[in-house]
Amino acid sequence: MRQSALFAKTQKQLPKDETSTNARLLLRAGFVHKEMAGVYSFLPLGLRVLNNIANIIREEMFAIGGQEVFLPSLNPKQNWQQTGRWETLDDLFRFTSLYTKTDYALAGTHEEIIVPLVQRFVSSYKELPVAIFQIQNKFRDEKRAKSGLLRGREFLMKDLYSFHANEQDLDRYYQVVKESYDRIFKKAGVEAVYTFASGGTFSKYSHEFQVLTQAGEDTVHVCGACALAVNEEILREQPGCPQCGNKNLRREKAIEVGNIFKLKTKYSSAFQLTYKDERGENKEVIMGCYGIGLNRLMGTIVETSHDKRGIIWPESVAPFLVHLLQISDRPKEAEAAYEQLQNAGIEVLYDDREEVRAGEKFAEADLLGIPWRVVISDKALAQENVEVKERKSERVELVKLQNITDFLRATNS
RNA sequence: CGGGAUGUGGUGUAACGGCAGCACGCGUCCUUUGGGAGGAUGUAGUUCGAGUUCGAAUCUCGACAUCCCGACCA
Repeated sequence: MRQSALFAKTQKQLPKDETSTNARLLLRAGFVHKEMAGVYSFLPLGLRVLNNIANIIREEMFAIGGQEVFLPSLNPKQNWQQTGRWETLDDLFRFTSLYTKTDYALAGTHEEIIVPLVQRFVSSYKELPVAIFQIQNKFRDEKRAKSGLLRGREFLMKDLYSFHANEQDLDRYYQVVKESYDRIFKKAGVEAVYTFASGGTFSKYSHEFQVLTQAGEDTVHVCGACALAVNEEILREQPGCPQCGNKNLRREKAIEVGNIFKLKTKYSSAFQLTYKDERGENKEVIMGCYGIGLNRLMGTIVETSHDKRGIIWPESVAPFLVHLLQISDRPKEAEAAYEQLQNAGIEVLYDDREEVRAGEKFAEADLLGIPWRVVISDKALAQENVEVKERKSERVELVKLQNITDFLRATNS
């Protein structure tokens, strides 16, 4: 991608009351544009990051047997009345069509759609278990949207729902998802702590994946002995680590990037979702649900990976692997390097702008946070070299022009 | 939802109740060219609605919006 054609522009200044780090950096760097509180447009760079995160998640969901669907945001009122949540869910967006006077919900979660859907296609124990997921926009009428991408009113979420013949099978799959989530967060470049949280009325615990950072709005107590954490919301009722009993926990602020939950029969009951067992008897299907907020994960990566000059993207989610800066008097050499990298299948943002000075290009490159910076300069070209620098390091390496592809491939693998 | 702060060109900011100014951006020209350059010139603005006043960006009331704190967050 040529930066001269990139749709977006970096900014030097932002309103002083925009204080959250992820909002400031992502807005300044032109990854997103705020439309209103808690609602963002994703610009080309931001969407590339979001898509990379989605692909990491999608790959893992397929690996644990998930089948991808795409459910509607616009939901019939009736389904939400059937579970009682039309009245009880505070952050449910509800509205009435001005033309037909029909009431609708804008879904903030999809039990009300997925359960009747599964009922339509599953009727025997032979068809269980089944796991269905989607990556889709959720709407929640947050009383207070805040902290940039961390708490929005419209946001992208991966939601997985699993359906089982009995609780043992749910327990088994719950653990499978847990391990899958560990891999997802690790790949995305954040350290998520498995955290015991409130399970509501259906189970003792749910589990959250919490990334420790001052920017977080949750408070967790981390157990040094077994590397787990407990959300403060349940620590009052049950002091100490639920796993090992350790009473010496460390109090930390954290961002909840994922949550897994045993729903058991709550929604199967509401919709009479049953299956026939081996003896032909009707039994209620046992459910689990598992969420990851993609926007929030993107914001969390920025919160935990930046410096005073800008964002530092992990390679796995970066919008491009390489940022190629042309600052020499020999644009043909830069064009050739661009072509060489592209032909090798390396994703490059090529700063080909002639009118922009070197200093500004460097400052912007640091702000955008692309992992590898390759500079085509007269100084280095004199020895047939280019300058290669990793965003997270201060060291500049000289690499022969014809070897940059191999060099980046080697460091990338 | 309770409390607080703030709304001025595309962005960031100034202006005692009395001519709306500066910087960035964008356009044109000249110079400059390795860490967000300099000069010339052009472009574009007081959130909305009432009220007070000879006169309102400025004071009052209301609406809307944004940010922050708290409550809430399957």
